Amino acid sequence: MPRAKCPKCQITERILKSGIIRDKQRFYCKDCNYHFTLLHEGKKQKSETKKNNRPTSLKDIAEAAGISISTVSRALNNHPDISLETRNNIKQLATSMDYHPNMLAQSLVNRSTHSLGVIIPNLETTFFSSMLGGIQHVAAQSGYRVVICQSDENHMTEVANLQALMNNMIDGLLICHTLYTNTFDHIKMQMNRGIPIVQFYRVSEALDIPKIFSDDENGAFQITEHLINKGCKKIALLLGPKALSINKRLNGYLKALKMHGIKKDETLIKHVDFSYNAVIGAVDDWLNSEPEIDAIFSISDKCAVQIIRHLKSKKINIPQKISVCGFGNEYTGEIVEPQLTTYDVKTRQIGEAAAKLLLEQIIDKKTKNESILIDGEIIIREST
Amino acid sequence: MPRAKCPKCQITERILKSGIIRDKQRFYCKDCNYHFTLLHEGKKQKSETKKNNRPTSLKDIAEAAGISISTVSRALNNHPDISLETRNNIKQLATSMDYHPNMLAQSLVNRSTHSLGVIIPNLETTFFSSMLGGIQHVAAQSGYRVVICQSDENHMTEVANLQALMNNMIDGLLICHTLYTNTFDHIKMQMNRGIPIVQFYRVSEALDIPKIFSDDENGAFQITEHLINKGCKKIALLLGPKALSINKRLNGYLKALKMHGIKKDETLIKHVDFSYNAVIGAVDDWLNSEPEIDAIFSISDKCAVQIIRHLKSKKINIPQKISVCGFGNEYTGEIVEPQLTTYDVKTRQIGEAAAKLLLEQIIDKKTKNESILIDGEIIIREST
DNA sequence: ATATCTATCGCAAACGTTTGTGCAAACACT
DNA sequence: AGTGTTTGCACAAACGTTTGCGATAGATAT
Repeated sequence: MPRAKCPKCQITERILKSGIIRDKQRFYCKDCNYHFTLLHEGKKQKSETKKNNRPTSLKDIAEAAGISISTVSRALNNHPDISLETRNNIKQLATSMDYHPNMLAQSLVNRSTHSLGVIIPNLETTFFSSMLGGIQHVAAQSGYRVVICQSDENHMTEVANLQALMNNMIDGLLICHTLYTNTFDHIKMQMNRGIPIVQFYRVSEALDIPKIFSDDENGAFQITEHLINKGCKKIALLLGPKALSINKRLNGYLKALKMHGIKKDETLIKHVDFSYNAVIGAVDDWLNSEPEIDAIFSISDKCAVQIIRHLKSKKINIPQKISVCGFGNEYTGEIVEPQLTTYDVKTRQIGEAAAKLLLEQIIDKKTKNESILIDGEIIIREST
Repeated sequence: MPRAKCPKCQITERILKSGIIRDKQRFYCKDCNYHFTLLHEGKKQKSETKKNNRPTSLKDIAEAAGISISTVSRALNNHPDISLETRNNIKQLATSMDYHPNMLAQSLVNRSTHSLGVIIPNLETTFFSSMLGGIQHVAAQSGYRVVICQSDENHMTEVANLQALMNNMIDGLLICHTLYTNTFDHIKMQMNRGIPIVQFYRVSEALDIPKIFSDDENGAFQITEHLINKGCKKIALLLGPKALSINKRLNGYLKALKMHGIKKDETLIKHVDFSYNAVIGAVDDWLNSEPEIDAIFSISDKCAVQIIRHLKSKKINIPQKISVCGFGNEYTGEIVEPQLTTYDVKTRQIGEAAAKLLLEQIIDKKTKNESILIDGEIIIREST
């Protein structure tokens, strides 16, 4: 038997339960025919102060000025229907009442949030954060905000982020896939939602959407050819996780070997995750194996730097004994000694181009399907 | 005279102008008493396809199922008032109709967007991006998104970003001020909006809001004392722009000098912006000046690395001739040779702590006013 | 003076949710 | 059969905007 007391007739009998609302028992007073939930003390105070706590709305201004809401809205938006006098009065009143438009309500009506979503594997690596910088820069120029989600190289996180963002939070999406993303159903599901999507850097030909990417195959080709020209014959290649579907760099490497008549040696190609131990382990394997290697081409500058330091600790001369190349042109490659030969992917440009392409789609409302290739540049330094 | 034709009575006479709507001339047919704006061909088609283009809403589901909107809402939210049968039916119908809730509408009524705003000077520097990483990590754990704005070390941009974010876009704000921010009225104006704000790293005591910061004074003290213990007497200090109000590092430096009985020498303290030329210029000044310096303490690792490379190019031995210290513990300090002695500010921890503190405020709705100090750690390497 | 304009504003419907309350029917128990 | 109880749903008011359409009072032209 509920011991509830009816707020109207103050009677504790003839009260019956009536469902549950927000985890609170709901009651029904048969006497005064009144439904209620059990309120803790001082509930009425809240409803009084509630109004005061809220930011001022158009309604508040309208009431204060004794005019309609629509007039206030139009006045603040400089609609020509409103006379200059009332317009100025309302504007002054608005600032004096500290009015700020509720962008949520605006977005709801206008069907546009003026913000772009970005899904990126990692935002602490300079490689990615410089892309982010490019995106953010271009977006800001057009008055767009940027909502950033980090997938942490985790496919499930990427999917979750995607779902969250696409629910009307953003006007467009920029996505750089996870290393382990090899199925793209999650993207396909979102493609008919009317929200434009642009892939950048790690792209998939399986998707019929615009892409911004670098010619990694060509980059790897150039690096490999450079090593060959330097006289290297046994060029070890350190790749990322095998799951990575987008592995153009291997192709470029093989292409260069083939063109220069060097036969492929499977033992010279290793896949590793990017952990320090895995990288060093792979290098040590190569050092101990029989056909003496004379070059290491790491597909990540970070790993290349680790390799250089490891080789130096082993008193192996770079590049006399072994040449080392990286990929990505991170700042550390310029600092390490010997300075690292690498391939500049122009990450910032990729970010900028991706944001531009997306904004064009959003603003022109045209479903473009461009694919833009950002040319990189080989940077030859001391390590080769 | 307008040549408009009334859509109703198809008469071109007796048409008069009636204000302007959305930059389009509006007309009024005196004949059929009908208002209209000039529509280009095929306007009616749009209103037909309009409905089809939209994502499915609760209303669509309700109509399809022949029940009320509220029932659909409650069913999808597992409200106990709805029978298991209808609940399942509706859920199935919802997924079959590809329903996704409009988060804007939800946010509007719930007064919560589940996203945090971050204003940060720069997101490409690892120093800051690692803070971002910490923030993003903690936020994601609690199911919050992160909206990131880059102020580019520009005070006006910071103000603009703040304004944009605070208009109901976010549930809370994390801000790390610009180097040039010495007035905080823009923050004060937002403080009574009910949206909690947390400062991190670059904080101001002028504001009565929670802060997360590192004990830079102590860090600078430790670095300076370390140099003194190494026998350095003439320790040059390279600081950031003078406008920077938060310059505790100078205090730590001076404190250490005083404690060890070394008198302050104004010529040994220089303020520079962080451009390469300014840094190198300052260093060259010191090298050419009379009292031979025996140490350089740069308040930025990035500059310290540049200094090391510059000194090496001048064949100046580090640390035999001149010791070099940085501040911040960026990765490059570990790569450069000699490896850089620096102070680890624990940037990631700062980001995490800031996000935690903010989320506590948002979730508990309590206006805390904690100030948390994240202890750093001196990292002694080869450059001293 | 009359007819015609025009400038200026209000009304109300949308946008897609959540949620307090009302209410009929089903159920349970004398 | 009569009473008390519960279940399951619908109505409608919010949330804060934008905007198509009406409407009126004064201005202008005839």
